[in-house]
Amino acid sequence: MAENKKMVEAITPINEDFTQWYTDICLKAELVDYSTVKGCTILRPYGYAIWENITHLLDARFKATGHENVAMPMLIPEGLLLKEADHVEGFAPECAWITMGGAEKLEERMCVRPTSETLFCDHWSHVLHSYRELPMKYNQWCSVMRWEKTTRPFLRTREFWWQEGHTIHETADEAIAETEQQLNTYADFCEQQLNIPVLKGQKTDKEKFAGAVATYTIEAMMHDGKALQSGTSHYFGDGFSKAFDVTFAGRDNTLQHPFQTSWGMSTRIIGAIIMTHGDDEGLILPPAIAPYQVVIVPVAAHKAGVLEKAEELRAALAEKYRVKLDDSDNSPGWKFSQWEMKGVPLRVEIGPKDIEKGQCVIVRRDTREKLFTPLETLDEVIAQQLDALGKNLYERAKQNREERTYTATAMDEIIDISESKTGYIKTMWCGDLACEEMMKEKAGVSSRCIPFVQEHLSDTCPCCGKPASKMVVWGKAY
RNA sequence: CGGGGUAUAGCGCAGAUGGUAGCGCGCUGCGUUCGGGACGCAGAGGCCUUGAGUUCAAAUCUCAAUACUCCGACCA
Repeated sequence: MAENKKMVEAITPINEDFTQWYTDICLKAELVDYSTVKGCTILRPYGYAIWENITHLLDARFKATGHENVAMPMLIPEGLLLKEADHVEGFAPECAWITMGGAEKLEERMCVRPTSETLFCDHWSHVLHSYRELPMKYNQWCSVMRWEKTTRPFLRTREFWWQEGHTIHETADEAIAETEQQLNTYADFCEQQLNIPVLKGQKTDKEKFAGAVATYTIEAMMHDGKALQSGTSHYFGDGFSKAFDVTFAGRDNTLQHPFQTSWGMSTRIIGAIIMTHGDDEGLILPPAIAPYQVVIVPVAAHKAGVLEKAEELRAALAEKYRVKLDDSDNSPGWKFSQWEMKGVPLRVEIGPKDIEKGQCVIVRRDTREKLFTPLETLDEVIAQQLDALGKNLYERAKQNREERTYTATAMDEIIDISESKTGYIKTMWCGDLACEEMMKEKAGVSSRCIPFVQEHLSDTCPCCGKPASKMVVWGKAY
């Protein structure tokens, strides 16, 4: 009977307690497990498979735009880190330090990389000679460590996996163009492949990366209206290259400093996928990165011919899609719930009745709509439905963002919105740090970005009343 | 790092007033089932987070530590 069915692995309803829902999904969809190492989580096979798909897609994009992969040491001697003042100030508080080598105390302690700008600069100072060698466009896939105080799967762990791109260029214009190009790469990847709409813009000075001249960001809005910075791209000018004495002989044979960029996307993006698309049944994965795009569930698998037919379908579909045939002993109902929890975009059910009729049932994860599909057209219907599902995820997320985006021109209006709703608040801003801090104090929101696409909402800053020409998007962030 | 909460089997929990452990799920085996989280029978599984106290006796009381978790601050 339904009422005494043990709802194994049931998750917290999304609208009851969003953070608990999120944690439930991370654990019950078997993406991560907590580690006995404080502050660290383990990426389990299913979670890692998502990250692998992300890395493959991004890596191909980076290579297509002329970037090369490298591997740097994971340790940074303190002396290197100290060379760029703003950078140290930003990162030193969250560095993990190595002070012993075996039984010997080190002459100079080393930190586990929190990011690798300093290592790249040090390397470039050795290998760069001439403008002919520029640009150098490097990327590395690695993990980094930041001594965070609290742990949330994907969103905040001491060690996390990412890629960090680092480039140097002959001119500032080229470096700025690189920064923009990479931000656009992230934005396009999010929108086209993760089906997450993003807002592109520039970070305020308060929010920008330690040591950067300018930081650009893509901001995504989660189901609950909070923002998540999903990718970032920095322009450094020649600050680091001066600090690290990176020089080259220019076209006019004078010694010059190159202009630098860096950009990164991390496993945090998996948190964005979960919190943007998931629902009460669990995860919903964008087809482009789902470990399995299709799961085949045989019904009455013990009956003659069913498993064979299911395997036949699997083999045929596997030529084009990532497919899983679940031939375990669990009941069909259990499998339905399990794979919904894990967010597989499409489920194909095949049983004796279907085989008789030469059809199967396709069930969409996002709408749970059932489509009785003749086997001859299965391939094209799957392609069509995967595509439609991705588009639907994007549209749903976009609609949520639109519904949760508010405009305000006065402080009391801002406070009223921030107390009653969660989402983006668009306002004008005079550019003063004091007003940005006041927004945090009075309304509890931080600036997410100064969007590239600007609107003129009013003439004055709602905080101080002085003339304001920039529009800023504010919000609560993960 | 500040404020709350939690710590007993793999997971979720029960274990008033102290007497050294139990339930559900899961797991293993066999059988019956199979179109939305199946069922029967038989099993395996616990230094009650750690360390000090109080006591004849501590999962239970006291103190401390550690970890996890939620809410802030900080970050990708």
